[in-house]
Amino acid sequence: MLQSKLFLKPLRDYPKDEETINAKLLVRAGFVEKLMAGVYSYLPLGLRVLRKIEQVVREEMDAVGGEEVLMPVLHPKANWVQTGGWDKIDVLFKLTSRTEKEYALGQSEEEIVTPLVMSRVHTYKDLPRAVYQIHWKFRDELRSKSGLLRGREFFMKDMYSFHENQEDFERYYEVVKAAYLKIFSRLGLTAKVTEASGGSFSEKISYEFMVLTDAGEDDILYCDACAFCVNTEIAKEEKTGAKCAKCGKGTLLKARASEVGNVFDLGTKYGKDFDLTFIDREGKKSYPVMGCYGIGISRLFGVIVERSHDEKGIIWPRSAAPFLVHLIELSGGNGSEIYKNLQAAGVEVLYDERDVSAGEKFSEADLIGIPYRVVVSEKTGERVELKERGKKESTLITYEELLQKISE
RNA sequence: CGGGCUGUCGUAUACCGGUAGUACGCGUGCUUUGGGAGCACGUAGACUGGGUUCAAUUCCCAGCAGCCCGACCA
Repeated sequence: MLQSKLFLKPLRDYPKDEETINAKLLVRAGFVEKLMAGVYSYLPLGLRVLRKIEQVVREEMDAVGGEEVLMPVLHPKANWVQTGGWDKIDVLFKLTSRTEKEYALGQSEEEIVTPLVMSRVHTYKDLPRAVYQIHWKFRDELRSKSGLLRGREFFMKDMYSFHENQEDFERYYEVVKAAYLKIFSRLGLTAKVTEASGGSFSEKISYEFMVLTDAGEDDILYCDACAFCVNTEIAKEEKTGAKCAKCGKGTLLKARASEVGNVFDLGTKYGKDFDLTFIDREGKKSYPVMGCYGIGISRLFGVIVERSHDEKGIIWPRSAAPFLVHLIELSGGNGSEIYKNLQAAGVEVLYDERDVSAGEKFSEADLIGIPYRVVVSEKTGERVELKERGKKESTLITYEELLQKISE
């Protein structure tokens, strides 16, 4: 992509109405633009990042047998009345049409996916099933904050699994938990798994995937030696500084974190609410055991920025970067050939061919945070200068060496 | 939803009860070109509604909007 065509370009200053790092950097660098509190437009650069994160999540969901679907955001009131959510869930956005019909905007999708999947499930042979979607969610938060970390409208992957019994659910639960850790790791994040309360509809314990960041909204206690981690909401005996009861070696530390994913054991609640059954191995009617698995894609977007930046701007991991290479042409250099060749080689490249000062190009490149910066100028001659974002040193190399280097 | 703070060119800001200033951006021209260039000229602004006042962008009230703290948060 030519940088001169990027009409939603970086700003000179930080926005005055943003406080958190992710929002300041993302607005200034031209990834997102705020429409209102907790609601952002994704600009060309931001949409690329969103798609990258989405794709990592999609690949891992496909790998555990998830089938992707796309369900409506506009829901009939009846489904929500059926499960009790219409009255109990206070973050549910409710709308009234001009004919006085009432609707809900999806804040989660059990009310829709349960009848959908069970319409094709007749016997235990049709199970297990897992379907997921990557779509917008709406929650009427009293206070929206922290940029992309807590929006009233946000992009989320939500998967729902259906099983013939608890054992099969628990088997799959572990499979998905492992896939989740892989997703966060691919995105350059270290996620801790905590036990948390199951929310208003479930007595069961759920698991939350937390990434340490001061911009988060949860407090967790974790062991510095083993994997033990718990949300302070449900921590009872454990105290900061105490010895870890699980491994006996480590010390418990308290930290601020942001929840980037969760998994819930839904039990048979939704099957019962809709009275949808299948014929089990004994030939009897049975309710499916369900699981629900969420990952906040837009929140991950913000969390990556919170975790990976310096005083000059964002530092994208290549798995989430809008482009792999930022090609910068300075006076006396010609990047058009390299641009064409890189594109032909399938490399995603942003080409800065604008007629602006070198300093401005460098500053914007640091701000945007593309992993590899490649400069061509009078000085580089037949070669190119490669610098990795986040590293100080640069090297003069040939085009062939460049291709080699960036494909590592 | 309770509390606090804030609304001034596109952006970031300054001053002020009586002509609203600066920087950046943007436009034109020339000079520049390896870390947000220089000069010249030009462009563009007081959230909305009431009130006080001879006069309100400024003071007061309300509304709207944003941020922060709290509560809330499948």
